[in-house]
Amino acid sequence: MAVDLVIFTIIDAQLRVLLVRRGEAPFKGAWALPGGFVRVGESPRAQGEDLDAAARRELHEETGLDPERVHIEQLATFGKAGRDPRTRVISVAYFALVRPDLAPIVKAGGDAAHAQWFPVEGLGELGLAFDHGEIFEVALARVRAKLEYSDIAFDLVPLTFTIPELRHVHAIVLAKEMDPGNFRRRFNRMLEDGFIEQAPGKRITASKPATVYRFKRR
Amino acid sequence: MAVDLVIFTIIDAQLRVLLVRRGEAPFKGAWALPGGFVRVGESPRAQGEDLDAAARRELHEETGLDPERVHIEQLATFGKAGRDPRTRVISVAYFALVRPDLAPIVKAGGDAAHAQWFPVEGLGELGLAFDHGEIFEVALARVRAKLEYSDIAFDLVPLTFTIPELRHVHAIVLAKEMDPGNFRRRFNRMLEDGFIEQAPGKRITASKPATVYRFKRR
DNA sequence: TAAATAGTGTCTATGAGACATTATGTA
DNA sequence: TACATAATGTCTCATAGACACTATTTA
Repeated sequence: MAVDLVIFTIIDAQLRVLLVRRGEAPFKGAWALPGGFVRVGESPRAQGEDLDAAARRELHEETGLDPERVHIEQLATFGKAGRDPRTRVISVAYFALVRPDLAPIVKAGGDAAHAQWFPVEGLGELGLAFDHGEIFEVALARVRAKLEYSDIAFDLVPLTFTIPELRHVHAIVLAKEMDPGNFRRRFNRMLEDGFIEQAPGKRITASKPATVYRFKRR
Repeated sequence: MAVDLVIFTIIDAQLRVLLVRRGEAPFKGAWALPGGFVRVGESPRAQGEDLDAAARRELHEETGLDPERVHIEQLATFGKAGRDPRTRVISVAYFALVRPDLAPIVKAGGDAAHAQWFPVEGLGELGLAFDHGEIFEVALARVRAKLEYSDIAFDLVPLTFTIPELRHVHAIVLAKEMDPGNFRRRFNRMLEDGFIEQAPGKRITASKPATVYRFKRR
């Protein structure tokens, strides 16, 4: 019983996923999703950790990040026989979204040769260990779908942000440009609905400064 | 490692879920979702059955239905410590949709006292065993959500159906009346898109007969 | 002929997409 | 002043909701 994590962030205007290099067989030397086994206990009293807790623990172990500051969500469970050549392993996959201002901490803290942020483009040809390529594909599709109808874009942006910055997140994740005017219209509806509020100050850019906002509830 | 099934059908114009009465402790005498343990093997060669295969096997064992003729889909995995008081059990939940013309077979084949179709209304107050109440709630929410943007309505209707019949399925599942004209408009778009085709004959009713259709691809 | 229900048409509001235009800062 | 980009406005089209109306069958 394992958990695997598909951890996304945005670095250099690219959507990226954290991968770790395997140090042992099988798939020694290949890149894989971070993950590990769930701590389970057989006795009625000590049954071990919750699945969600295991996912948050792995997130912390691999990135050093505080799980409270990262969006983490169950994705699906992968349990084909033979997916791990050693023995039967059923893996509950989670996806996580790390705000880009927190991503550098990961690189500084971890072993750069061991863990690395890979752009999602071309990641399919990397030949991930186990069935991790498939898990990644499912995660990417889920994140893209949820971006359209949920709040998760705010988990890929610093605590304060401008409308153009949020629009870039959409463009990067969906790999498709968004119309500035139409995006602003949708954003203004969220503003009216009270999901967002204006933050003090202006974001200084190369030209006209932009209004700064922050996500309200949470 | 277990699988649990939330099996839906429509009987007497009500959305219903198949529950089984537990014959053993814990929760002896309580109603529970059908399910069972996944057959796992430790050896690299014989690792046991796939998760999806386990779900289909359980479906067949509990209902006698051919899994090929039933929509079945992974829902989520429930793994809180203590959810089974005996020992640690992690359960991968699936939901299934049984066409109403197949549902009577289930009742005829099984032990009526052991397995029963319960209307979803008031099922929360039934006090299901384990965390099955929670699993049911998640499944119901998922089915309702998918009804709006996917094909699953066709899995809750006989192979041929009329527009009013399909509309009733929506009304029953969502517990909300649909406007006949507006529903027909959406239906006609699917017809133009080639998802549906007309079937021979007419459905005889108490008044004007209705045109019969069938779902195309699969 | 009355009742019931299948099936059609219309009006309005909302949101998406495409795109033109204005406003306001920096270099 | 030139340039970049934030911010606003407009036109069109697709769809949803509400609802009035017509068509066709049975009792």
